[in-house]
Amino acid sequence: MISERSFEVLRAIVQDYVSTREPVGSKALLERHGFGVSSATIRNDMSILEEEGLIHAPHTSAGRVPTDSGYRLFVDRLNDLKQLSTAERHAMETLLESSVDLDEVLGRSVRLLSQLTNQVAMVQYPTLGKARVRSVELVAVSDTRVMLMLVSDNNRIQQHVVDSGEELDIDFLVQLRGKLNDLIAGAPLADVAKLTGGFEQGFAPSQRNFVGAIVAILLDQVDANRQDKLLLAGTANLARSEGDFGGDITPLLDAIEEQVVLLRLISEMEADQNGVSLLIGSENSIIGLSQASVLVSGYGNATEPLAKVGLLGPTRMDYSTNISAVRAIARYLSKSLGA
Amino acid sequence: MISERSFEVLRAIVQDYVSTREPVGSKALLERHGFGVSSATIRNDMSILEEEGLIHAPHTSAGRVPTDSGYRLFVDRLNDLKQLSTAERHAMETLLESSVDLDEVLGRSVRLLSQLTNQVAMVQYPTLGKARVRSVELVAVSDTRVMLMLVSDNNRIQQHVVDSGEELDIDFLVQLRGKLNDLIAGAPLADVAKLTGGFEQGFAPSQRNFVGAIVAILLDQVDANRQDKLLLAGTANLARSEGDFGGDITPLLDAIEEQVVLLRLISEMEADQNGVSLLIGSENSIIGLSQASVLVSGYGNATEPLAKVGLLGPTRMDYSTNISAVRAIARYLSKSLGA
DNA sequence: ATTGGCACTCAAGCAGGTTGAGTGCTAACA
DNA sequence: TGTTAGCACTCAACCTGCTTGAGTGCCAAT
Repeated sequence: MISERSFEVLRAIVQDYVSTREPVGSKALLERHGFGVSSATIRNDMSILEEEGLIHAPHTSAGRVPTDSGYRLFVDRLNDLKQLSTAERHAMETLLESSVDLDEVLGRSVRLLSQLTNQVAMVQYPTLGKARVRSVELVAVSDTRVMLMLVSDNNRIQQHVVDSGEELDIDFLVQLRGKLNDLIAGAPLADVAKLTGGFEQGFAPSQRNFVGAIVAILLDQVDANRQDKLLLAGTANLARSEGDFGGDITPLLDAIEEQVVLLRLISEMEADQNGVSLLIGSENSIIGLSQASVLVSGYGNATEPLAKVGLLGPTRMDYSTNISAVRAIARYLSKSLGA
Repeated sequence: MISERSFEVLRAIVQDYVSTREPVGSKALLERHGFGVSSATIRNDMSILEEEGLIHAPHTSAGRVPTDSGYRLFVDRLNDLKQLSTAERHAMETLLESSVDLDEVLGRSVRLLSQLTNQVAMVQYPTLGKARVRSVELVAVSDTRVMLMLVSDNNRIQQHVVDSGEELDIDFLVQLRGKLNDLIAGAPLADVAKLTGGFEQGFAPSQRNFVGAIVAILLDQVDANRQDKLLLAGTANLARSEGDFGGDITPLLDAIEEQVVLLRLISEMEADQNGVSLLIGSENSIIGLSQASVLVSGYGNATEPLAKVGLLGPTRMDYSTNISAVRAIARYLSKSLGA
C-alpha cells in the first residue's frame, strides 16, 4: 500500500508533467511543491511508485513520467475539480438562453466544449428511445420542392427537402399532411414503419410515386434517429498537441474520420460515480489511440442517459479541468434536452 | 525574359519539391525529368530563375525551393489541370443525386472537398442578394414552442425555435402565419424590416409580446443571411501538414477560429480567367498566413456568384489537383443552388 | 548556347568529450 | 522505522571537430 505522501508525490508529478511536458525529477519537485522533506525521501517515494507501475523513467538518468495507471490513480483520487471561470459560466448561460433546435444546441455545445478544453470535442446525437411522433409537416419551398419535417415529442426536429420533379398541388399537400398526421401522430417512432406500410395504396395511381417517396424519406428520418451520429469540433486542436501523440497521428486521424469506431467505443463506456467515464491511453482497445484519452459523460435523463458527450485528447491532458468541463456541458445538455 | 526551358525547369522544381518536400538540385532534376541537357546547363537556368526571384536556395550548398512568385508563375502558366478520378467523379454524382436543403448541400460539399484535397476546405454561405421571401411558416413543436421558418425563393430555408413561455393557441398561430405571409411573401428580403415595422401594433396587447418576439427572430434570420457565415471541414488535416507551415501554427489556428478574418479575405479575392482566385503565401495580408495559400472559386451564377468555396493549405500544395477539385465542387454547387 | 571540369560551400552525420540533472544505495541519524 | 546526507553512477543533451557529399558558381573549351 502506498503512503499518503507517496500519493501526493504522484499527484505533483502528474501536475508538473502535464504543465511542462518534461519528465520531472526529485529536486525540481521540491522547488515547486514544498514538501517538508528532502529530495532523497522523495526519491524513495518515487521508487515505490515505480515499483507499483504508476510512474516510469524514460531512461536511467531522467525524471519520471506518469504511466497510464498513474493517471488512472490520480484521476480516481481526484476530489476537487477545477471550477469554471466566470467567463466560462457566462458563455454557458448565453448558450442556455437561446433555446433552438437540436442541431444548433448540439453544435454550439460541442464547439464550446472544444474551446473550453482545447481538445477535440464530440457529442453523440441522442437516440430517441421511447420518443413519439408529435407531428409531420409538409411545406412547399418552391414550385416542385417540398420540405418534410418530422417533429418528435422531445423537441427534436428533422427536415429534408424532396424534389417531386413536377408541379405541386398545394391542396393535395395539405390533404396528405392531414392523412399522415392522422396515421402516425402520437405513435412511437419505432412503429412508424409498420403504420405507413401500404400507405400509398390509398391514393390515386398518379400520386403514388410521390407519396411513396415522402414515406421513404420519413422512414429514413426515423432510421437516422436510431442510427447514431457523432458531431465533432475542434479537430484543429490536434495540430496543437500533435507531439503528445507520439509520432504518427494518421491512425488517430483515421479513427476520427471513421466515426463508427469512436461511436462504438464511447457507447461501450460505462459511467462511474461522477457520471463521467474515462479511458486512459492503452485502456482503450483501438490501435492508434494508445496515446490518447477519451473522456465522456452521459446526458439526458440522470437515470437513463440519451447519449454521450465528451472529448478526445492526449493522455497528457489536464484531467481536472476537462472532467469538470465535460460535466458542465453534459449538465447543460440534460437541462436543455432531457425534458 | 526567361526561356522556355528555364520555365520547364521551374515547373520541374515545383513538382519535385511538392512531392518530396526537399530542396531540389540540378542533378536530381536530371534523373527525374530527362531534359536533353547537362546539369551545368540546368544550373545556368537555375541561376536565371534565382535572379528573377522565382526560386531560392535555403543555404549555399543546398538545392532550390520555389518562392511565392515561383509558385505564382507556375500556376499562371498551368494549362492542363489534373482530372478527377472516376471514383471522385462518382462521389460527386452521389452528392448530386440527393438534393436536400442548403445546410446539407454545403456540409457535404465542403467535407468532400477536404477529402479530395487533404486540405482545410471552406464554403461561404450564399448571400441572398435580390432573393425574395417565398413564405413564412409557423409550426408548433411543443405546447409552448413554435418553429419559425423563413423560406426564400432560391430554395434557401432558415428555421429557429421560439419558446413563448406560455400555452400556444394554435388558431392564433394559423392566423398570425396568414397575416405575416400577406405582408411579406414575395417581398425582397431587404424590405422585410421596413414592412414589419409596427406589425405587432395590430394585435391585442396580450399578444404583442409574442408577435414582437416572432418578428425579431424573423429579422434576425434576414440579417443572418446578409452577414456571411463560413463552414469549414478537414481542419484535422492541419495536423498532417503541420511541418509545412513553419513552426508556429497558432496564428493559423486563430485565423481559422476567427472566421471573420478569413471571410473578409476571401470576399476580397477576385476571380481570374478560370473562375478561381488564389493567394500564394505572402500575397495574402494576414499575418500568420504567410506560409499558407488560399484558393477559392465563386459559385452560383456564372455572371454573378453567390459566394465562395475553396480551401486553405500550405504554399507547398498540389495546385493542379486542388484547383481542379475546387472548380469541380464550385460547378456542382452552382448546378445545385444557382438556379 | 552548351558543356566538362574544378574549386568551393556547408548541412548533415559521426566520434569523442563534457556537463548536469537525475538516479540508487548506504550509512548515519532522530 | 522513517528520514536524511553523501556519494558513485548513468546517460541524454550539448558541444566540438572531422568527414562526407550534394550542391553551387565560374571558366575555358566546344
